[in-house]
Amino acid sequence: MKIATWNVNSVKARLETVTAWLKDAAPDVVALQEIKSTDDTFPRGAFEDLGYNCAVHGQKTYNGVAILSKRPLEDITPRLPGGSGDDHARYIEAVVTGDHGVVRIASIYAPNGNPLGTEKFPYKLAWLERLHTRAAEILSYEEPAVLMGDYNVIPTDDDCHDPLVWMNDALFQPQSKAALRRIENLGYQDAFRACDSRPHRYTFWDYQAGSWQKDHGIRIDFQILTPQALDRLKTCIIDKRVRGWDKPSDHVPVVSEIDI
DNA sequence: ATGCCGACAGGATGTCGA
Repeated sequence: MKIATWNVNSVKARLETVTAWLKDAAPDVVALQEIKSTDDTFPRGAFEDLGYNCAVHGQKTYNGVAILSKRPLEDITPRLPGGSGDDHARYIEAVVTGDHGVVRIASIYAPNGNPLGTEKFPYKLAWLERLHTRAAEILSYEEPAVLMGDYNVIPTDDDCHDPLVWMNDALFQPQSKAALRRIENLGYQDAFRACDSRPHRYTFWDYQAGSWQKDHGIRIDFQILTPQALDRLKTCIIDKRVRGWDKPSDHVPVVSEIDI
């Protein structure tokens, strides 16, 4: 099963790009983030025409996540437990059945957390703590699961061009890195890192300052796998071609092949 | 550079992203 995650930075502004990529890459399951669309205005028809079922947790203007799947989506849960009063649409979970069993899928859009010194940074850390709690529950199911999306954390110096540039950014704070590590340390593995140890492989390049042309990117989009999913992982790649297409998102897809 | 680009809501330009 080909499983992908992609922060599309508005599904409506990106519809042609996204459908072109779906036709080219033909993933079985895709987790989308930053759809910037409500459930009502999500362009379901365009994806259904390509053979995808849609589970959407949308919001006007900001955030918004979805899961597209060629197989039926079951047990759809459009929320992360906890966080009373948190109305950001940043999490949706569902279960997909493949030829060799089931896989639990989560589409994750973690808060950015900038600027430091505002309430945004503690919100980010609290949100990642809620994700930690849910990740522990999912791990206890002892089943294949892929928790994927835009974590808004740069895990190591090797995941950016120049660490000094990011020193005062929420994505690179020790607390942010620790929050991601704490989730992984439950027993999850970063699928891309399990397949490719080369440094300076990025999933995001800012629209500004010629970041793409200079390859000044960051790696902040991940698929983290339970042991049962990792056992079946065949490949994981970053599809950076897409950043060079017309009207690109600032993020590119991360794509795994998992034997499910 | 508190910039640079791009999407959004709204109908100008401020907010947000990373």
